[in-house]
Amino acid sequence: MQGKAASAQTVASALEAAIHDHRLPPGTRLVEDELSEIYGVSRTQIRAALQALSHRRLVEHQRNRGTFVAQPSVREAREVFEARALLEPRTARSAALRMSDTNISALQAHIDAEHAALHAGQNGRAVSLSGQFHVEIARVADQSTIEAMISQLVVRSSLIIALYWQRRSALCESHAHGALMRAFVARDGALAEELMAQHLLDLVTSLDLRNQSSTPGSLREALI
Amino acid sequence: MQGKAASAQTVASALEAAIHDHRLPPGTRLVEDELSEIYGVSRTQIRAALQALSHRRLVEHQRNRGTFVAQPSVREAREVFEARALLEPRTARSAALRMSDTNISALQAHIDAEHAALHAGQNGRAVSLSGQFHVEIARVADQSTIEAMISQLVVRSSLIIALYWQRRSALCESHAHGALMRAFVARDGALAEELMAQHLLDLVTSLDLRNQSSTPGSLREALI
DNA sequence: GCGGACAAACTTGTATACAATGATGGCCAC
DNA sequence: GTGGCCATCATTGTATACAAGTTTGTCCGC
Repeated sequence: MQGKAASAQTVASALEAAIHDHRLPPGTRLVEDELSEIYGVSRTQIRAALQALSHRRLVEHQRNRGTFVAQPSVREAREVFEARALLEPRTARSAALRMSDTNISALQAHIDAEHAALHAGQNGRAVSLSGQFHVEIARVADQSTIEAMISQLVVRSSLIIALYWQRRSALCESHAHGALMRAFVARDGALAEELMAQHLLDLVTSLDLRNQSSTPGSLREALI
Repeated sequence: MQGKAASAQTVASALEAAIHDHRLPPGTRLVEDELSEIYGVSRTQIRAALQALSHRRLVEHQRNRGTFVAQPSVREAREVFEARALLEPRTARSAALRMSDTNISALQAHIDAEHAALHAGQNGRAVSLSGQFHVEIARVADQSTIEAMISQLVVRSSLIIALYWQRRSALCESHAHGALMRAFVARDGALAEELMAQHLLDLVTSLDLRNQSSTPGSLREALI
């Protein structure tokens, strides 16, 4: 329908968005023929898209078995947030120092959209927007390489949240992002760095990362 | 010859090694039919391999034109080393604290191999081994997610070195890695972190990153 | 009824044929 | 001789057909 050209890229983006939004939960099987039918492109394109997602660790490909939405292990979850803890605080600092008024409006719009989604009961969408907020910060910092890394980590974090989120801690997010916004408005790099570091720590502690042997055990766990 | 199974992965690894070793200089065109002949696999596998390398930013794919070994711009070069500066020092600290005697021997063997390659005039191979040293450190730190990121950044750094290295600064590398080893032997995390940070700074300053409009200008530059 | 072997269906793996695109070189008009 | 146009060639893009593997279901012997 749209340009037939970069169809693999289009499919990959659509699938990535669906994963980020929690419309495709971890473990979902992605059958090539079905996707081919759904998106109206040949299996060649679907395979290319799945390969791209596999490189980003968003899906896991099992030879001759199929492709499944990834189920990050507890260990992988910790590692993803450790990586974010190394990358994001300093990036937030750089961003604070380069922040323009236009950037601030855009970020604020993001927060507003996140709240709207949350109040509309679209939790997955809210998580997705909340993650995108972090990517936008990297974009403001004008570091496209780091931005690409953070983008990947953020989507993986979305999978981690889908798996390990404990519901009792509700919407602490909004507070953290609001506080960050104030640091950005004040162009306070040091504060932004510290707030981001704390925000990531809070995120990890809001997860339930006791060893549950995740991937191979999800079935066994579920059935006791 | 070897297992026919994961041939795309095999080809990708072979090409990545060649790029890392400077046997395939930046800008080299990679023709699918040629590679298909060389490795004795079908174009399907070659394309999958090239797609993988493209995701790692080691090659650049131009639609309908072909695939070329990447030529990182000056800007990208700076970004890569900024990312490394965020990831590697703290990783070196963790590694120092987890370092076993076995790890130390393995790292020392790496340094020795690097020296051997250097003295044998295999500069590219030396650069490659020198980069691998950094990856090994991340492995000791037991952070596979960060290790994967550093691995990618290291190979991209190899391309950057191929493009922007100024020969007058010769083998400062060995010194830096030797100093790091001493910090590891002493299990001195703080020192390792500081040495790594300095090492990366030294690396950047040993490059000639004045704006040369890299990618599109290499021809014009060469012919003045 | 239970377990194991076999067969069918479904899904993925791979190669290849063909289409489409872009580069190259020659030709002709001026 | 120079510039633009056209034909040819080399190379990549894409779909599809077929092979190979895995899962599922059935049947039979015990």
